[in-house]
Amino acid sequence: MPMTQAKSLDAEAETSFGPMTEELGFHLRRAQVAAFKHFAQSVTAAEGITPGLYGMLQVIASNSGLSQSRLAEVMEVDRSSIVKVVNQLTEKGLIKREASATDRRSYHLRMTSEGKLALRRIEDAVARQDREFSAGLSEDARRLLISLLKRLY
Amino acid sequence: MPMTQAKSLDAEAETSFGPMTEELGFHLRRAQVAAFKHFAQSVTAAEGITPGLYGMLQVIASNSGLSQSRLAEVMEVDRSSIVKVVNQLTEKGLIKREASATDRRSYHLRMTSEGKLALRRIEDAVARQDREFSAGLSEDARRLLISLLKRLY
DNA sequence: ACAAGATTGTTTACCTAGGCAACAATCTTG
DNA sequence: CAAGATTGTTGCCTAGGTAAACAATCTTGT
Repeated sequence: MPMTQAKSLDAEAETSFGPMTEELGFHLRRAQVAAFKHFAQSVTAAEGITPGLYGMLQVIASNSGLSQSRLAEVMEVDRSSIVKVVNQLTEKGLIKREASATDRRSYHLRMTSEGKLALRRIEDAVARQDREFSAGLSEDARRLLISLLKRLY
Repeated sequence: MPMTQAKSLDAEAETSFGPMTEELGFHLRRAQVAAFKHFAQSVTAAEGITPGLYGMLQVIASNSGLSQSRLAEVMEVDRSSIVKVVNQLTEKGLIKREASATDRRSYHLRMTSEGKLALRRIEDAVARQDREFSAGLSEDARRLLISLLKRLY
């Protein structure tokens, strides 16, 4: 059992969460917060990449040349949010905006060679982090959990 | 199946998410975002209560008289974040700050009678919402998913 | 052909949720 | 009783996201 802040838990009858503990959303939220913190302490601390940025990077890497609008669609966020993200990743030297030959309004997003190199490193860190985070689960349990989660979206 | 934006998915080779699809954190994040949106469209739209506020309400309701500091501990957020939340819930007339007889620095947080009434209504809405959200899962699958999630935190 | 309309990236303003640091008032303890 | 810890609060900051407006540029209906 983790000893996060169990100090005060036996002082006053075990602080209850009420009927929420029956709800899927409650546990989903807690698990996600835990996952985010775990990610932050390893990957974000080491590489300065948040889960959100990592997602963007991977989508750009595996769909080379896509436009910002399309990236926004895939990530299900507003086009205006993409601008900041692309700026950040560009400033880090990981990706570049390449002018489109056929549409002067839009860019093709691509990894830089430096970015490709960095992504390989980050990928490893994320994979390690993910295994660490799910260390309490057997490989079967982990796959089962993933398949159940997929059914929710 | 939801038809969120499947329109463009067959246009250009099915937009890949890369190796992320093997990661638990990725699916956890997506599921949580989906859960949040579902919650927002039903409970938040109807009652003006976000998942975060609902959590606070339930902890206050089932631990009547707890202090703001203790609430912060339980919810694992900073004390200063609690101030805003308590203000919001107080302005909505759902809870009240009650002066402590033994410690003039701190308050006992309690539901108002109006708040208790509202919570019963909100609880129902949340329970309904949660069942709807997990409609794709059998009762067994749902319980299994919850127990797997618990093992992550 | 070309006017009307749609799309792309961008800026600006705004919101939420949270952390961190400082602070006065108030306990607690050596 | 002095020194230290705790409580609630404020102000400032960041991350992430939305919504509306805009100029530049495509696309389309006629």
